[in-house]
Amino acid sequence: MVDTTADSDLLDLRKGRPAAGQDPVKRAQIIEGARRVFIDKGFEAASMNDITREAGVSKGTIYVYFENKEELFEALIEEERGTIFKNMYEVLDHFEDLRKTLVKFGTGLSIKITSAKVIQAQRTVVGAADRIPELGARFYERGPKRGHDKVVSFLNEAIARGLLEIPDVDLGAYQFTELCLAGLFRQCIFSYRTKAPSQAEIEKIVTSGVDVFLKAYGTEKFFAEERASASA
Amino acid sequence: MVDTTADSDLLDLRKGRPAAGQDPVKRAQIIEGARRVFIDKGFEAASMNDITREAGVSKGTIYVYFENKEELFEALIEEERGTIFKNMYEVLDHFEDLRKTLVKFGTGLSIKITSAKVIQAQRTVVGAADRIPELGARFYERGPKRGHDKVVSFLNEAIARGLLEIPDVDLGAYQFTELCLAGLFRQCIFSYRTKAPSQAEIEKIVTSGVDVFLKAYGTEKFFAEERASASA
Amino acid sequence: MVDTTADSDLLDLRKGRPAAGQDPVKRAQIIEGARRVFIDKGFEAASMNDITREAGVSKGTIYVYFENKEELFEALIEEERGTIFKNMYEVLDHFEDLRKTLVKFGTGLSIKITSAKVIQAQRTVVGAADRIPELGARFYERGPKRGHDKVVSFLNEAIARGLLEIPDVDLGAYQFTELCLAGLFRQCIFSYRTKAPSQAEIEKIVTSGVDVFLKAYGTEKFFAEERASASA
Amino acid sequence: MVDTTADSDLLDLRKGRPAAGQDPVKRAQIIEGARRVFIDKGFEAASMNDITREAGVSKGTIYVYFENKEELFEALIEEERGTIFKNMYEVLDHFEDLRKTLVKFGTGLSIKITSAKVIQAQRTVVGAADRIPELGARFYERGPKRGHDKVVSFLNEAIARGLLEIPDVDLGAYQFTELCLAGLFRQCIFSYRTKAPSQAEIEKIVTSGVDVFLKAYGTEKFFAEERASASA
DNA sequence: GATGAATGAGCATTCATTCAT
DNA sequence: TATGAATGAATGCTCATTCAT
Repeated sequence: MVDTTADSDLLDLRKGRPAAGQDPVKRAQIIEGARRVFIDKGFEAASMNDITREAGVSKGTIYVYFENKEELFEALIEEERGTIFKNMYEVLDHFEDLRKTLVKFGTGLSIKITSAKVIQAQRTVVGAADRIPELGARFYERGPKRGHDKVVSFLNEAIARGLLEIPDVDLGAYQFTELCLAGLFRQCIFSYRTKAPSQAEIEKIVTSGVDVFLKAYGTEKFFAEERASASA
Repeated sequence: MVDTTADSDLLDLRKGRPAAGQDPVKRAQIIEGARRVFIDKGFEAASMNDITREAGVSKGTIYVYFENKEELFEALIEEERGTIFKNMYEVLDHFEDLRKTLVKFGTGLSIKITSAKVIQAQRTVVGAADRIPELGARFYERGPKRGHDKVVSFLNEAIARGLLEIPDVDLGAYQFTELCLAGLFRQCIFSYRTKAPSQAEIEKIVTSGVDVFLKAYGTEKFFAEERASASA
Repeated sequence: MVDTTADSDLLDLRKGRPAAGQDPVKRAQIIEGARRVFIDKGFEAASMNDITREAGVSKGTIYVYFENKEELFEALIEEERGTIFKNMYEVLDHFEDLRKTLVKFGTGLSIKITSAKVIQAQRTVVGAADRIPELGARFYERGPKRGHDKVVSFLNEAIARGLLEIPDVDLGAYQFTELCLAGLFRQCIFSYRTKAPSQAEIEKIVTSGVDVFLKAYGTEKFFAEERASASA
Repeated sequence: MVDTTADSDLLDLRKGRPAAGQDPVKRAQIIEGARRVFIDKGFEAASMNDITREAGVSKGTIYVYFENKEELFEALIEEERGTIFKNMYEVLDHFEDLRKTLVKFGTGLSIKITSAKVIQAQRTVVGAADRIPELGARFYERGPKRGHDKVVSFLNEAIARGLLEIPDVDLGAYQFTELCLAGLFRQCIFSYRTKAPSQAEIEKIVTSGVDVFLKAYGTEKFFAEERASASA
C-alpha cells in the first residue's frame, strides 16, 4: 500500500500473497496435476475433480487460474509442446557435414517423438482433436509445423551449397521426416508398440532413411565430397 | 438353448428364436447404428441413447449383445478395420509394371487413410488407445500391419525379379508407405488439415515418393527396362 | 403385443407402462413436489434436488418429463393458474341483477386472489419474473388478463342494457377490479398481511367498491330500476 | 470501542479510526454498490463479488459491516424505501383545489410506483418476502402504509371542509390509490408490461380515477364550488 | 427374449464465506 | 483493520446401466 522499496525491479520479489490467478507456483501445481490426469485418462474422461485432487488445490482455485476445462487443457498442451520440441532443432543451426547432421537430427527427432511421454501427450491431443479441432491444429502448427519449417531451411541451405537437388523442397522435408520415423509413429500412437523403440533401432532406421534420402536427392558434388573425405 | 419349443411365437419365422445375444442380424444392426454414432461423435460424446435410436433396437437389447459401451466400441472397431483395409491390397496381387503398381497402390492407400471417415475412426481409436491399449494394438495389427506384410511380399517379389535391391525389406516397406503419406497422416490426425487432401495432391506426393524409393532401391536392371519401355 | 382389442378407444386404457414422459400420475407427482418446493423457496432458491426428494422421483425422471427447471416451473404455474382462475368468472355469464352480480363476482375474485395459497404462487411468479419476464407475462396474460376481458364483456352487456355509462370500458373494468381489492393485494403480496382477509372484510370492501363504481357509472335507468325493485 | 489510542496510524486523518463495521462512509459505499447490483440483477443473481467490485471495497470488509448477503439486502431495502417514497406526499401538505390536488398526487404516485427502477425493487422484495416475511412487511409498513396514512389525513381534511363524504375513510384512501393505479401495478410487477407507462397514459388513468372517486364521494358543496369556479 | 422408463452417480461450474496475510 | 485468494458445498443437468413389465 505504501512505498515499495527503491530496488523494486521487474521481478516482484515481495513475499506478499500473489494476485488471484497470478501465483506461478500454484499455476505450475495445477498444470502438473492436470498433466497427470489428462495424460492418464484423456480429455473427456478426465474430471475436474480428479485434477483438483491430483493438484492438491480447490476447485475454485483452478477456475481462478483457468477459465474452464478446455482452457486448462490448452495451457497444458502449450507447455507440453514447448517442452517436447525444445532444443530439437538446434543441431540444424550450424551447417557441417550433411549426412552426419541429418542422421543426428533425425535420431533426436525420432527419439523425442516416440518417447512414451510424448506419445501419450500426442494421443491425448489426437483424442481431443475430434471435439476441439483448433486445439489439435494449434498443437501441430506450433510444434511439428515449426520443425518442418526448420528442416526446409536447412535443406535450402544444402541446396544452395550444391549438395542437394530437390524439385519440391517442402515435400522433400516431409519425406525426410517420415523416413526417419519409418513406421514408428503409427506403431506407437496406436499402442501396437507399448514401449519406446531402442536407441539402436532408431539409429538403424534413421541411417537407412538418410541414405534413401541422399540417394534420391544428393548431387554429384555431394557424393564426390563424401568419397573424398572418406578416403582422407 | 438353441431349439425353442415347437410352440414358438407365430411371428418368428426363423428356425427357432436365437438365444439371447446370439442373433447375428440384430448384432449387425446394433453395430451399424454404433458405427454411425461413434464415427460421427467419437467415443465419449456418443451416447447409448443415440446408438439405440440409430440402430432401432432397445437399450436392453444392446446390453444383451454387448457388456457395455466400451465393448460395443471394440466390436465396432474390429469390424471397421476389416472394411477400411478391404480391397486395399488387391493391386499388389498381380505383378506388372513396378513403378506404375507402386504409384497405383500408394495412391489408393493414401486416399483411404486420409479420407475424413477413416481419419475420424483412427482418431477415435488413438484417443481410446490410452485406456484400452489392446484395442489400438489389435486395430494396428490387423489393419496397417497386415497391409505392411503385403507390401513386404510385393517388394520381395520385385527383389526376386531383380528390379529392387533392399538391404532390409521390412524397413523398406515402412519407408515406402511413409513416403506415400509424406506429412499427410500427421496433418490429418491432428486436424491441422480439416479436410482430406485432393486426389491431385496425393498423386503428386505419391509420384515423388515412389521416385525417391526407386532411386534408392531400384537396380540397374530396373532402370534399363524402364528406359527401354520409354523409348519403345 | 399384437391386436389391441376392438374396443380400444380414444383413451388408452391398457395397464401397460406409459411412454416416457407420458404417465400423468408421475407428472402430477412431480408437479406436486415442485409446487411444494417452489412455493416454499421461490424459483431460484428451489433446487432440483429438493424437488427430486419432495416428489419422490429420480432426477432423471424429472428431466424426462420437463426439459429443465424453468419449464417445470412454467408447467407448475400453468397448472396453478388454471386452478386459481377456474370458475372465477362463471357468475358473470348469466346477466341478472347488476349490483348483486358485481358484488358476488368481486367477492369471489378477492377471496381467491388474496388466499394464502394464491398469494404465495403470485409471489413466486413475481420473484421469477425478474429473470424470466415472459413467464410473468404469460401468467398475467392467461390469468388476470383473461379475467379482465370477461369483466369488459360483462360491462358492455350492462351498457347495452342501458344500466351503465362508461366512457372507457377497458379502464372501467380495471377500476372495478381494483376497487374490489382495495389495498388487499399489495398488503398480501408484501406479506404485510400474513394471513388472508376474512370473508366479512372482503364483503365490506367489495360492497363499498361496487357502490363507488355504480355511483360513478350507473345510469338514471339503473338507479330507477333499483329504487323500483327496492320498494317492491 | 470508539476511541482508538493516540498513536493511531498516521494515514488515518479522521478523528480516530472507527471501530470495525462502524464507519458510516464505508457503510454507505457498500450499500450504494449493493443497490446497483441488487436492483440490476435481483437477490439471487447478484453475487457478492459483483457488489465488491461495484462498491470498491473488499469482500472481507462487507462481511464486517453485514453478517451475510441477506442482511446486506435488508439494509439496502431499508434505505431504498426511504428514497422511493421521499417527497411523494408533499403535494398533499398544502390544501388547495381538491380535484387538482388529487390528480397531481395520483399522477406522481403512479409514475413513481410504476417506474422501472421501483418495480424492480418491489419485485425483489416480493420475491424475497416469502423467505423473509418481515422484510416485505417492513417495506410495506414504512413505505406504502405511511403514504396511505397521509392520504387518509388529506381526505379527512377535505371531509372537514365539507367537500367529501366518505363513510369509511381508511377504505376510501385505499380505493383512491387503487383507482390511480388501475391495472398498472399488477401489469408491471408481473412484467406483462415491460416498460413503465407513459405520462399521458397515467394522466388519463388518474383523471378518470379521480373522477370516479369524486362522483362517489364528492358533496353537493364540492360540485357547486367546482361549477362556480368553472364558470368564473 | 425384448423393452424403455427409471435411476442416481457423475459432470463442469459458481459463489457465499473464511482466514492468512 | 482491511484484504482478496482460497475454499468446497451446492448447482442444473446428462447418461450408462438396470430391471419391472
